[in-house]
Amino acid sequence: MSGLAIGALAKRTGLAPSAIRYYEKAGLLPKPARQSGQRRYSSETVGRLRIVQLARDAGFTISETRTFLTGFSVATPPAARWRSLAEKKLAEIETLMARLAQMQQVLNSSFRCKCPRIDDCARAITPFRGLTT
Amino acid sequence: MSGLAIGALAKRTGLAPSAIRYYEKAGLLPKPARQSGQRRYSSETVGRLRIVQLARDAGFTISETRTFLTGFSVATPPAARWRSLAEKKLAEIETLMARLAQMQQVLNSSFRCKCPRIDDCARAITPFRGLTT
DNA sequence: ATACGAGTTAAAGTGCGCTTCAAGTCAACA
DNA sequence: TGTTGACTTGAAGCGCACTTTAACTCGTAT
Repeated sequence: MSGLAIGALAKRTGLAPSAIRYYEKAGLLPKPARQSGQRRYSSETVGRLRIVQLARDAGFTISETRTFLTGFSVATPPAARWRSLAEKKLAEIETLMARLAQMQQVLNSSFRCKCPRIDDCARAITPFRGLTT
Repeated sequence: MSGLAIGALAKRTGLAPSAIRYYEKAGLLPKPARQSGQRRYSSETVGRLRIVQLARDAGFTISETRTFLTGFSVATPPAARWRSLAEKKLAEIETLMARLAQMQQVLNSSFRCKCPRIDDCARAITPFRGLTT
């Protein structure tokens, strides 16, 4: 009666129960109430897990996600600390985007490539490396 | 006299010798000639390793990179097979880009967010999930 | 009473992409 | 001759993000 069991939460979020327990251990989720030993979650947890999924999908590590989350949850948010964190992450995201854009170029240009041997392409591709490093 | 030793190849490519051996085992590099037991590489290998690095940097797995490479190196390239691979990867890249864009939104909107509790933000974020799935 | 389904735990296993280690071989140089 | 230094091998280790396993406890339905 008092909240979601782990299985129900798992279904609502699409996560495995084991993953939810793992997130708890990792400090991404507060320790939930217990009913005769079993975890009971409030529906708010669904929202929190959505953020976790979003961060995960975007390539955040668990520990980055933790900082992300606790950066938010501090009672009187030290806005500056959180800000710089977000800025740092935004910069990382831009780098990643640039890499992806580069890869798109490589893949797209490969459609036009008629080289019979890969090594000729290697030479064609090489110039891009400067951007990557 | 007849080719690069593994250490020399490592220096030219910036890869560790162990990584080069690993790539060989993984089928990304043809088995090189040997001189009294030691691997000897032609300078062409440098180009091939550049492609491997590029693919790696762009997030290709080893086995994707292998397909990528063998897709190229077939004498009469089965262009269609290669094409579909590249298209599949391009689609993956677009998905990833969308996720990153989403994450940027989350981070940017967090600058404006005054929520004392994360779960209110969770609700703000939720609508984005539709794009991600 | 007992069997079932869902939950609990700690610990070990998985897959990726390497690196590190231990023990050995080899050519060259003093 | 012996001692570097670069190479060889298979096997084990690592960090991440989980999953799987084994042995156990619940509340409920039959």
